[in-house]
Amino acid sequence: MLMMKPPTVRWLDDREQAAWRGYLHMHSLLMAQLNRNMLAGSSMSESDYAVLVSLSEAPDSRMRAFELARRMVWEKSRLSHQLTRMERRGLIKRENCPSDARGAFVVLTASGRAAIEAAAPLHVNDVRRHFFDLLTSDQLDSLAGIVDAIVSHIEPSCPSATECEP
Amino acid sequence: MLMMKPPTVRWLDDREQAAWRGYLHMHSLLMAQLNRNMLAGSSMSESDYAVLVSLSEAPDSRMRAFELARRMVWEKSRLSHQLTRMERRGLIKRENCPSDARGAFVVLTASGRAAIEAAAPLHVNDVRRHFFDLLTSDQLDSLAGIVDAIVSHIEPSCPSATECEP
DNA sequence: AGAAGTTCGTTGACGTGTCATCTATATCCA
DNA sequence: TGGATATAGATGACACGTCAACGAACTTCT
Repeated sequence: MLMMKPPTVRWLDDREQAAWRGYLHMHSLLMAQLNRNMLAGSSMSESDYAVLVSLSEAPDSRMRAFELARRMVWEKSRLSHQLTRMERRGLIKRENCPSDARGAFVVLTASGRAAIEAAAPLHVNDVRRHFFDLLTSDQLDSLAGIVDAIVSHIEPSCPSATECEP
Repeated sequence: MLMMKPPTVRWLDDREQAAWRGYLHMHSLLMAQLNRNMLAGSSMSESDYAVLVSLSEAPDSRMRAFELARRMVWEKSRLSHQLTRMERRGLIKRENCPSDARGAFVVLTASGRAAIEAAAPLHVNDVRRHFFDLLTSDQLDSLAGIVDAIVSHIEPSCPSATECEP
């Protein structure tokens, strides 16, 4: 055997193991639920929704593709595929960027705007029902702390996240 | 339009919105990181790993497919596809069930066991590095509470299917 | 026994995500 | 100026997940 095992492995104790598995379990249940309801209520996926939200918040309902990808922490190819599908359904359209000939603007169409405006209240209610309504204010604070700890650890070393120090 | 908008939508306030987006952001960063490392270290996906973990913990390293699906909260078709791919790579094999002719046992192969034993320490260290090492004991407790609140709300009402309105 | 319904597992179609690769343009620097 | 390099985005191949439909075997009820 050429490969050494790492000399020290601190296995997860019961509490940690339960927490980790619980967390994964929670996430998959929660997302499955939200996705199902979103799909049932508006024939949109969470991904569609996320793109439409970002676009609808942008000035002029338009954004450069790379900017969109950076905001959502998506691979550019993932975004490209997603945009192709959404364009086919008329939710967004692409336009050339005059100042950078490589670039593309992604623009919300009227029907895209209608779609998100119809979906948003349902989705927000759903997030409330399955998430915020179930948590105390303390839990919410604590969650924010957890998120911050994890994100600020991974983010700096991640190439495509927000701002990265060289 | 036939559909009424919900009469009352309590939009998310800033704190809630930040918490929700932060949570989604954290999860995608974390999983991307773990997945990348897992794939780099052992040419396995998280799904492969999850299946192998369950199997390796089962008596005789074998389990009925439906039992596996139930444990992991996977659709049976998802499991079936996954098993097909894993069988092709020699990580598991399927065997007939003598007591129920419809059924199938999923069995860990020697090479499947070798794969998980090689991957586990790396993975555990990774989960530690990017998760547990960053959290205080209080945060861990709090997380457990959050998980419990969410899971126990979704779990009983929706076993695996459609919308569940009161 | 036999019709009706249930459960186990597979399959095919299709939407989605990742990786490697390709193009065209932009930028940097000798 | 021009060659190296970086960046924007698209694409094709393939892994993955979901849904609907299916066959086959088990269960239940009369």
